[in-house]
Amino acid sequence: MSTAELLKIGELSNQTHVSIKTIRYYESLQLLQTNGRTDGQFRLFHPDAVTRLNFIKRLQAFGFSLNQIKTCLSVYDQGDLPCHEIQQQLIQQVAEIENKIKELTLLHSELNGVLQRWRADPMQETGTICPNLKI
Amino acid sequence: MSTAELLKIGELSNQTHVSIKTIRYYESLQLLQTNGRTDGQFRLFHPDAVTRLNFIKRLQAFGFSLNQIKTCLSVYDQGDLPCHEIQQQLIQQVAEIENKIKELTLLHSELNGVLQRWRADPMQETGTICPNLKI
DNA sequence: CAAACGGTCACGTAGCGTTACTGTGT
DNA sequence: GACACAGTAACGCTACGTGACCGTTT
Repeated sequence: MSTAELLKIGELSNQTHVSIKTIRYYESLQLLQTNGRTDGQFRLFHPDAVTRLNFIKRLQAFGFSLNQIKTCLSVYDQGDLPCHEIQQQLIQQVAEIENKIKELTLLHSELNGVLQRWRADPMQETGTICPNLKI
Repeated sequence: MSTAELLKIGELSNQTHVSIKTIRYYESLQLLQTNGRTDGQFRLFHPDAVTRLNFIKRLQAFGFSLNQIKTCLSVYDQGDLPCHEIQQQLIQQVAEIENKIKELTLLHSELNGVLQRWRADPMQETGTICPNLKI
């Protein structure tokens, strides 16, 4: 493993389509580690960081929070496969998505109901802000 | 209109079930106005503030942002009925909810697919964080 | 003395925008 | 040395509050 393999933040950004800002932010959250710095204090990353960022993006697309992702990466960093952890989070995620869909569906029909009863020009009533909402 | 009608923040909070902190926050956003202060600098609110907070809560339950609500209240404060404004925002809101439901439904089936293909004990592969995700 | 009120700061999510400064390469 | 470009740290901003802390009024 030669030093020539190491990536500067801009190179890592290009290879992963993750912005420099975001990479630095992830480093501050300890989702990502640098592999030292150049003489001029530029961060250097091991090429594995590309895989790591792709992993983060994948779990984010699943709706995982950075904290959940950090938990999964911690398991991996202890030398274990994070598969079980990820599976558990996925199961929970599916349940949460089902709940959100239910909530949104309910809200959707409520809003449609309100809109269908909407009157364009109601009489102004004192002490009421919007007569259509009776408030 | 006597001064005796005016409400202190705690009374307003009790009547609306909106926390004191939140009321102060809304005042700072100019969603709500005080009607002067006591000699000891305690905020005083007109009883109409109760209606106003109920209105805010109702629109929030519809999924409106405080900024959207502020726009509606501005119309009202200029002496017009905010019904048209609210209707337009509602129509937009319904469209956004439909989009979110679509996205969540898609995500839901993707996650279910991933979970169905999940293998409890995959072989550890070098350069891969989670073999089940092939990353 | 205690409850209610006041103000200010900081936190949480997941970053983006901006400034001001320094380092790198030609 | 001059110049453009790339990197650095540090601050503020987004939305919607909540919690902590400490001082003042009733």
